[in-house]
Amino acid sequence: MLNSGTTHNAGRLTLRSRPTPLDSIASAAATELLTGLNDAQREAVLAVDGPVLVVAGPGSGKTRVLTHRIAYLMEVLHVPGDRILAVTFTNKAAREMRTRIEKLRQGRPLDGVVMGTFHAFGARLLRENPGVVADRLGILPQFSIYDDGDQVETVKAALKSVGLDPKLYQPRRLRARISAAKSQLIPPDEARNLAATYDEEVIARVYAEYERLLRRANALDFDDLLTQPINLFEAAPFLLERYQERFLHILVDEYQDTNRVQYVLVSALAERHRNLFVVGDPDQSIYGWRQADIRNILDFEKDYPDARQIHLELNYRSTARIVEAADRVIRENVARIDRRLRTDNDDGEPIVLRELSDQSHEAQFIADEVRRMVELGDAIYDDAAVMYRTTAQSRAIEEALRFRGIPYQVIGGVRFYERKEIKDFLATLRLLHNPSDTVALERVVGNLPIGRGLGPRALETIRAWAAAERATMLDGFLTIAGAIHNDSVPVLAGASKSAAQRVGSVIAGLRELAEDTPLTGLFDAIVERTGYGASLDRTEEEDLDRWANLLELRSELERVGDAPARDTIAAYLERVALVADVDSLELDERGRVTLITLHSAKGLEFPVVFVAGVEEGLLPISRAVESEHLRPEELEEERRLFYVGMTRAERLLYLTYASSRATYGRFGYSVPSRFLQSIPDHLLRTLGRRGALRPGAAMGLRDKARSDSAYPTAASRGGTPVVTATTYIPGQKVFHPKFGEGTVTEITERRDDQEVAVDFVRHGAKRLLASLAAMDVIDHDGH
DNA sequence: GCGCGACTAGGCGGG
DNA sequence: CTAGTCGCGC
Repeated sequence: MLNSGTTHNAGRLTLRSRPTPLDSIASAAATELLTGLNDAQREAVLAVDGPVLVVAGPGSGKTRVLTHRIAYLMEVLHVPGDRILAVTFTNKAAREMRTRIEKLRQGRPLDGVVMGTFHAFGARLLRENPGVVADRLGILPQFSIYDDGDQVETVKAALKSVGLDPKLYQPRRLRARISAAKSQLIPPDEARNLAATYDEEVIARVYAEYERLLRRANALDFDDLLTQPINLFEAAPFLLERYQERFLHILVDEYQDTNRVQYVLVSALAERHRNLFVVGDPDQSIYGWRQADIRNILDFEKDYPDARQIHLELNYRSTARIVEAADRVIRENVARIDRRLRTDNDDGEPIVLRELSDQSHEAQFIADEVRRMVELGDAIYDDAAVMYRTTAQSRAIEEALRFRGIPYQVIGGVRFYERKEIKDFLATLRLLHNPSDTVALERVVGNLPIGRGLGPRALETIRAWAAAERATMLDGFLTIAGAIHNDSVPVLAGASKSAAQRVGSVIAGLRELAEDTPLTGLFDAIVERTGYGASLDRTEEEDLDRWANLLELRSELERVGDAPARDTIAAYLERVALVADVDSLELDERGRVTLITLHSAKGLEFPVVFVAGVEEGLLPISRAVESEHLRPEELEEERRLFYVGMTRAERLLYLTYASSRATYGRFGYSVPSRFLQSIPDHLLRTLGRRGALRPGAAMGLRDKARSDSAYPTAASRGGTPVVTATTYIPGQKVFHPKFGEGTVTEITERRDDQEVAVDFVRHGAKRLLASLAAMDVIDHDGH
């Protein structure tokens, strides 16, 4: 187990540490880099020899440790920047770290340090070695990066190609299964050998074809950005040795969310110098669905028996109440290292727990609270963030904020680069850059006006021609247009022939243009010549939106510069492919409330946090609780997600849930999340439905008047689901003190209340108000 | 081959 | 609810 006895002991640290240049030069820089750090943080910064695992609780200063450590390596130990590799979870985290380190270095730029996401690093490795990548892996330097949608298209093509009906095999599910296999480094043939069911056999077959199609399109999916570097190193060990030698220090942030491939990549690179420094928190592992393997962090010591383990448990971020509540919540998980999150901070305000009748009341409550605290001068809009489990929840909240004129920014949702018009445009760029990119070609032909008249049949003809000629589909179009010469020409007639000519000549013209025109000029030509600009109706709101998005993209292209598109397009497309939602998050005071998913919120902090929809079915999400596939590990991940949300809050934490919620047009009743049961009463202020604080609540006491209905009391806890008066559902057996036993037949929503129709055994049908009728829900045994 | 309305199935998270 | 598909008339 943990070697905490030695690693925690600061006194031993000095004994264990080898003499470093620190001793001899008594560097002022060193002193400065170490002041303000606590013992554990300092230990983490100074432990520069050998593998180190830092288990860092939320708000415990892990970014501080990472930045100070890198600055220390460079300033004090004079490690050249280009010998340091730092992997972060998002581009934004990398940018932030860069800025903070530069600040620590008195503004000197961070030259050479390789800092970015795993995927960006993978792409970089492939781009840095174009010759070997082409020769050994058959991937040409202008490769496209396929996103989720492109992958699904490729899966559909693969299904067709192996003679299966894409409608019967759920391309999205297959995509996920293939991705899961790839991120566990299982190649198609092995997947086939492992296949135990017909379903798995199908997956393996489609997987093999999918891979073939990707290679033919000279395209890489996200998983390839990690697996192909590994293939590269296997095919060319001298390259691996070169990188192993180069990276004297490797640092990995959010290690709990790495998957198998990432683990293999990092382990391989760290093999030579073994200065692998990983930081993570198993309790914040929330990407299991993306094959993140929590074992990477839990088994670190097994992989590196000489690893030093350092625990950062002191939280500097949140009030004591928030820290304690979060700690109580997470302690219920079984699969975890037993430890305790602590803080020296003040108690702060109680956590506000609030039940609302539906999602729009929930949204209004949140918006009103935000407005109130801003009006009182307690906060500015930037201080507040609203977090939720699903992106769909943002809509109601946006509406309520908009109605009150409160500015906000939404992170996530439909990502900018995944909007149709943006994807159409980018597909054109991609096609110009990588002529083999079939998904891009089909998108251009299928969605842009120049493709009118070309349907599945014409495309199939060209596809067959390309296969026979060992050429690209684009070559087919170019041949028909006479832009290039081939002995054989795809046979199309009439309207489709002229349409194909049009496509071929437009693409040929744009390709030529890209040679000497900057991206902005190319943008204008694309919009013009593909007919896209003209097809937008500038009076339709939706089309205006599209046009506005395209113009936003154009202004982004302006920032790329005036060099010919040919020279800038690759880097631009790569950047676009690898941005994350949170990368766009602006935390400098822009006067806006932030709306964000719990997943995206990892690593962030806000003075005021609202976690909305703390309900069964949403948090934990229903898939994790449905009895057919009750997955304890998924449930624990949901709990971690809630923990992540709670620990984003510095001063004020609100937890809200709605007793009824319309999901996908259907109306349903909900029960407060089981996770709430872990939070002790004394940390909470439970508000009644009618909004205003009740007497007594101000003293931080639970509102006893509600304790029998709105929310479980301490006494009622025992792990069993809590049924309350506000969560009646038809068919429920109830007991009324006067009317006796009955069955709920109907629920009618009233303002802030419910009207419950009950069929009583002795007294017949009655209609009662939920808030007034002191009924108990009983199970079938009559308890 | 296109464009329209009707229908249904999924239903979460994201580099 | 909403994206994707189906079936129809043009």
